[in-house]
Amino acid sequence: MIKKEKIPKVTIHRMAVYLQVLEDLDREGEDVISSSKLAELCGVNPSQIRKDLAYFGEFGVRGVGYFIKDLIGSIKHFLGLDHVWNCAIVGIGNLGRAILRHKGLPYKGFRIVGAFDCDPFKIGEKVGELEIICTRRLKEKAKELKIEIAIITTPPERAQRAANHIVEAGIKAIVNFAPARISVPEDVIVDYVDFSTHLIYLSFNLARTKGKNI
Amino acid sequence: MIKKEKIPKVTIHRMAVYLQVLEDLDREGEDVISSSKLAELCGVNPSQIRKDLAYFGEFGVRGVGYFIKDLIGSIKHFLGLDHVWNCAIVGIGNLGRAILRHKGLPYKGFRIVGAFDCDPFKIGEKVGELEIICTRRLKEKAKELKIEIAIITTPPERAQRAANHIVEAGIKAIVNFAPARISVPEDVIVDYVDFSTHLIYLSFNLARTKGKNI
DNA sequence: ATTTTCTTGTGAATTTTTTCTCAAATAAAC
DNA sequence: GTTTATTTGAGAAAAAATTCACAAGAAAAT
Repeated sequence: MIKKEKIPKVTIHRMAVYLQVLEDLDREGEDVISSSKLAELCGVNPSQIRKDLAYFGEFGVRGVGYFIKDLIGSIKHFLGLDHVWNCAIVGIGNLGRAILRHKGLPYKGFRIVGAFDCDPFKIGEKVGELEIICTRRLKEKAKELKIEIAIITTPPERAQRAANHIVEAGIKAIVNFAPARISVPEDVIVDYVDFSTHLIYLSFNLARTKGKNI
Repeated sequence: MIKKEKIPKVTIHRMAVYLQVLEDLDREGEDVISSSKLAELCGVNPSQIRKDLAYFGEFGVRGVGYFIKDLIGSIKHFLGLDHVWNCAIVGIGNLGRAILRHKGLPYKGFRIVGAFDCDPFKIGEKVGELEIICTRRLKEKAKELKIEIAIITTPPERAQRAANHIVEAGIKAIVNFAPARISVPEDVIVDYVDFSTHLIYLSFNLARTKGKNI
């Protein structure tokens, strides 16, 4: 169904936004939407939406628009969200705990099945349903719990060590929240999330409009 | 110093990454670095780094490279990070608390000076140094505390209301962690952070390599 | 039935971003 | 002092992403 063509990363990120907005519309009882209305709600150009969708197939009806429920189903399918992904969190600090307690993720198809930390004082402690396990046991537990995605929430200086354990455990996908670059083999996908980066973007824009650094 | 030319958002995000890596190098005692070595550490192309820096001026020495301490100073300056930004968190749930307790932000120039929530049971509660204040008092408190950046960490259905309070308080920059689009006047900058989006990116790639949806 | 009004999907045009290439500048080696 | 090694900065070229423009299909109106 999906073309062999390389799909840009920004397209995937926008798909996630479209999905979010479509699910809201569905909850509000809407049935059909045009690319221009959806574009307005998402803050993008209508042909952007049509081009993005075209990477995956044809989902609309000319003169009508897109049937919301169908489109949600299609998008979920080609994003791999009609499957529950087992995730592990490595590094149980403030952020790790917040993600563990976050109720939205399981609904979206991401189930956190393991909580790992290397601090001996934390091992054995319960966080919600899960007991914190030593990071050294990640390899063994990854098989048992069928972990497919790892989330790094360690301090920056421990991110690389966490990544090494994850790679050794055969996990092929990482979201890294630690403010540090990590190096992993080519077949492991890493996506970085760093909120100071987003604050910096605002800082730059504020400084600029205030004329502080021109 | 900065050219009038529009600077791409991706450039700013990459600058934040360069800064992170440069600060690591500085801590390790390095003095000078070439664009190619820095590029390798950041996982980008060397001319990308030179082009990115060229938006802001000339910082290197031909045949030598970049003096790390100087470059850090320059980048911090033009990103507006030689200034402490006062931030407010709106929505004190798990994520809000994790950000409040996060030690890295003050060091990076972002000081959280206000914690707001609309839940009457939370108001008055202490989180670290701060007392949770009713979101309705944001306008009054924004002036008093000189709040310049607001961080939304409410549930999605309350994000727009939070944004309205923020806009009314005259704050011009928002980081929105809630998985919902918000609409604000043109002169207010919004940056979205949604980690389910990042998990979805991994989901797509994993599903693809596993051949689940082709 | 025919016309009008929508709205998609897609090739073409445009814009933006990235990468290549190389002259100019610097330092080290001889 | 001259040659050789580097490495930046920037113009040119290439690649990628976005937007435009319109034919084709569908429904509503006449």
